Amino acid sequence: MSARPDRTPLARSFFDRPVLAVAPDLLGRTLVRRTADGPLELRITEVEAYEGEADPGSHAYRGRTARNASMFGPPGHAYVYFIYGMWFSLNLVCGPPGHASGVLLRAGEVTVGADLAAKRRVSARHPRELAKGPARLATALDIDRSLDGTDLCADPDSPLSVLHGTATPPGLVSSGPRTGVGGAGAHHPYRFWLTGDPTVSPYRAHSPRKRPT
DNA sequence: TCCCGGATCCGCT
DNA sequence: GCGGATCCGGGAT
Repeated sequence: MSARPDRTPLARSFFDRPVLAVAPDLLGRTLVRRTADGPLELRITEVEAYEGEADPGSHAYRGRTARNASMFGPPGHAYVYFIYGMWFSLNLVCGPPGHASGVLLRAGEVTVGADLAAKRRVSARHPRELAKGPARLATALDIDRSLDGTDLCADPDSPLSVLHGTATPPGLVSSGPRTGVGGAGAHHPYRFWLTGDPTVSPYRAHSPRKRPT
């Protein structure tokens, strides 16, 4: 931690690539969130790729709607959605433009503003749990639908941006099936994480909920 | 430590 | 009306 990280936002060309190239390349990069209470920074440790309209596991599978419109927009922007009646999750839209592909940020290490994150994540027993899971990550960084469509490449002082960080050597990256995704393509190794990192969320297989009687 | 069910509501069929 | 890219607490092991 002696070297000061690069304060330059990632170039849009970083995101304007196939999602399966972008997703593992995001590991170790820095997500910056600026709130009224102060800045937070997150080192990305776990992601999942969603391959646009051709991917049965993707929100874009059934075409463009009001909710997923951001995924069909330009690369390098945020797609924030509301799920399970109480949580938000953050995606980074990737190229090629119009393919509606994106990377779900599933987990990370809070490196700046851990005190602010802890106030929002009261149930976290340990700093490693602050952003251990997509909804926890969004809660820790105070991310909601108001940030949907935010340009992540514009300015490090914007509400949300992604900065350069140290690129992770491929040998330190693991991959496997996506968490909670069923149906066709459920087995695809579209989930990527930093091998052995304690902030990576536990894998859970897809299991449909039972309906009340 | 694991497993299970409840919470909660929006978008789409 | 139904199911969802989840989380958490409680009870069992």
